[in-house]
Amino acid sequence: MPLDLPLADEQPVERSDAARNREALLVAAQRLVDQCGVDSVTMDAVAQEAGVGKGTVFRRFESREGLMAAVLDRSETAWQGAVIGGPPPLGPGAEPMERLLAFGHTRLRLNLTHGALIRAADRSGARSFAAVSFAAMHVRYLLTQLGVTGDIPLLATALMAPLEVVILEQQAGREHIPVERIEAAWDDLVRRVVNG
Amino acid sequence: MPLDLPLADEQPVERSDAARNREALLVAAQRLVDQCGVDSVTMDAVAQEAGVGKGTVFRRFESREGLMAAVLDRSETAWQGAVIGGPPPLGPGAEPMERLLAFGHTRLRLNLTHGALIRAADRSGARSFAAVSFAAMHVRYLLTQLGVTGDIPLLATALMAPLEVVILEQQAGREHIPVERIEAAWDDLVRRVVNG
DNA sequence: GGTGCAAACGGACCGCGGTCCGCTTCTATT
DNA sequence: AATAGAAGCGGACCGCGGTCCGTTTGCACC
Repeated sequence: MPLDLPLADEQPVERSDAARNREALLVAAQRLVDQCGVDSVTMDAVAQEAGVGKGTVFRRFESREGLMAAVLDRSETAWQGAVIGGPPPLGPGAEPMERLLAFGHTRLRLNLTHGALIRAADRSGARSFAAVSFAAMHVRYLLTQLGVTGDIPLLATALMAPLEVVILEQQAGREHIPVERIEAAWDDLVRRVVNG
Repeated sequence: MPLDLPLADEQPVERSDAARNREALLVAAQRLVDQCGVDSVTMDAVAQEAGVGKGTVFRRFESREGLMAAVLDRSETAWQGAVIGGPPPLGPGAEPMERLLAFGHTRLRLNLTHGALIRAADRSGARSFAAVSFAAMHVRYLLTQLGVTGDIPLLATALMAPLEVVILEQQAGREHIPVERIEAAWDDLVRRVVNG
């Protein structure tokens, strides 16, 4: 009678070898990324480094995009933690405007640092639902706190759009605009939107 | 004495067969794109459709990205013409604010319509210098006309960022936000930035 | 320990973008 | 018309992401 106990939140439970491989793959991928740069990491290389077959990599992570997203998740989670419960001005405790500016600055730097990884984790152009919506929620919340009226969700998007990797790499990379100036311009944008 | 005449603007002049092939390839690519959608157009297919070898495609257009950019160029050029010399409110003759709003609306629709093509023409994330800078120049010009003060180039970027394909496809596609609402939100953003 | 079977594994295989290089064609010059 | 050599051509070939399927492994129950 192979009956699984009818626990409410039935999630299939990963087999032990599967879990071991997942971890090995993440470690391998992380190492290769650090070593050779995102763009020259191949799926075969990751598989070999982890000592598993290529099929296993795709079974675990669906696609290259998925694997990179998993690697990215580490730092992204840390940042989200800092936003939710870290020290001010990014975390709670500071004035909403201060928090919003801190949000922008840290997000900007992060997107610039992890640009290649983010792009690799997000080839389709649509950032993973979770990642995007977390930031969106936060900005909406802060805008509300600031007493902004209007279409808050779309205003939030408008504020975050200039922080997208595509834009930042155009500015910092192609046009050689210093980061401080980009930050300052974003601050200005925020003030105009909030006060306007 | 194989001396080329020392004309000032010496550009090598394309050989006749090369020119013929370029045209054939563009036509073939255009047809295949219209027929099957950008994403399922392969370089081999384009080569075959145009009746040339694969190598020729890459010789002419460098890469898939380059070919798609060339295809895209047709409609893009038309739009640029309308901005520079078309009828108001998009073209000259209307008030700057009116022109700016018209700019945003047409750009928004265009980016939504040609989203797949634009993404294919621009895999790297950095839109071709020419395309981006034309729009940027125009917005900067209008902002100046409107008497906006501050970091005009970066304010212009901030206004155009929410019109990027990545953002629009997230909103219209994943979040099912109606285009009219996106337009309205952009108008609001513009007013805040201009008045703020 | 044995047994049944779902889950996981791995590597051969495929299609596509992109390169390479020996062969062909155009054109300038006589 | 003949000629030379640069420009163009084409298709075999490569590496990578992704799939498929026959084989192996872990686990629950006996």
